Amino acid sequence: MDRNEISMTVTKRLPRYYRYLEELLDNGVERISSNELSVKMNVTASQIRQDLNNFGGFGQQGYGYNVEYLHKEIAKILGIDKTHKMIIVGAGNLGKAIANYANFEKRGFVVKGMFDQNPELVGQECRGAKIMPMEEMQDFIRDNNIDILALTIPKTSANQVAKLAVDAGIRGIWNFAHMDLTVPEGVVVENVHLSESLMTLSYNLGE
Amino acid sequence: MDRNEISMTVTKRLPRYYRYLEELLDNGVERISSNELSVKMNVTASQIRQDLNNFGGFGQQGYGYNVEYLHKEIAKILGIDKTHKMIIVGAGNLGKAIANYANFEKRGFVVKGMFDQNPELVGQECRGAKIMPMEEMQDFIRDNNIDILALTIPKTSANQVAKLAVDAGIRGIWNFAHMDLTVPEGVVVENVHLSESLMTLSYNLGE
DNA sequence: AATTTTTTGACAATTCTTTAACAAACTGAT
DNA sequence: ATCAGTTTGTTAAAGAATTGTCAAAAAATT
Repeated sequence: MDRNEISMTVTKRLPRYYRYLEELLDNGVERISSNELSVKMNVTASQIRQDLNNFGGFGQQGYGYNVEYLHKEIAKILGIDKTHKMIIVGAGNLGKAIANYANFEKRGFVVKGMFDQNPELVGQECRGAKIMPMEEMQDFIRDNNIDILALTIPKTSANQVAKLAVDAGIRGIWNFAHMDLTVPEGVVVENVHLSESLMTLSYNLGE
Repeated sequence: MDRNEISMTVTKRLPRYYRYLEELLDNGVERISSNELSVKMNVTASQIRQDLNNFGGFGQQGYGYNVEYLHKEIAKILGIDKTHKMIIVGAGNLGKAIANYANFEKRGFVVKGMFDQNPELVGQECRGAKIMPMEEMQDFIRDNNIDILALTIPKTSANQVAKLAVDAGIRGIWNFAHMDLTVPEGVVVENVHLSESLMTLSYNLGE
């Protein structure tokens, strides 16, 4: 099946499958049926089988799914079998939190550098990533073949920075700014809108 | 319409409406039609009208929607017209980032305290919120009528802390730990799984 | 005051998603 | 080797969500 025809509802679930498979792998579980997994994950077995079959037949009748194999295959589908080079723009607490989270590296996301307009932060280091002035961003992207921009700055300058980054070759933006970015066709934006998430929590707290 | 019958697909969109209305309000826009808004937000006008009508008829034929009124009504629906008291457990960079983000307060989310097991952090302050030792969490929740727990600690102890907090009276958990929490019926969990979000970005970067 | 234009709220039609069901294929025990 | 028991991949049915349409209502214009 063509990747473009696979719906977002399905693809959004893949990382969660990956997480559960990793846990099984860590616990030394060799095989698992869609039914067992469905109980653990609190979804229907049918959905699991349907989802996975969008990408190919990874299981075997009477046996189930081989955990290690499926884990590896989902990694390939997600593109985390390869290394992604990332920069973080905005070296505040949020930017630092991302830089310091070691597990991203395990998944192939390597922070190559950080940028901030605050001169006091420039020169500092965060888990091996130097904090540089904004003016150097574009050259750094070009010289180091950076794929992904993590954008952890206030919304006022987010679009402007995004534009510069895209012009320099960035293909994916992980956007923490509280706004929707405007980017050219072909550039991928993944939003993390924390305030919206918190409002959803508030809504669900109900009357 | 009964709030429980409104689907999550709809409720998840409310905060985004709220954000756009706020922007309009800031720009002094008095009224807006579903059609104009649909262009700005890149959704169909039909969806906007349908979504809003789940909660009541806020518009008027021939006029559209009054921005200020609708903004206020959505705030009520989201429950952000009232104050929510929050604590943050985990005073690392992520916890600090949340504590320092001033706009949450504007939406009625007030950070009353922070907790961490690291004795070096205890005693520090973050935008008026003291960092306290974990042992004091339960009493603090009870004494201060805390609604919401923001959980920014590693997954190893997340469930354990969540249980203690729920026992002390917490009703909503904003979960940043990279795992699914197990909580009793009636407790609301809103997940922010950053690593899954990053994997989604990676997937969408494609081949 | 009458007429045209705008725009909602509701409903119907369509599209998308999820769940159920089952034949075919494999495992594992005998 | 055979046979009972599992479990997948696939197809069909059911259920949700989204979009299109239009009468009715209000605003704006003449």
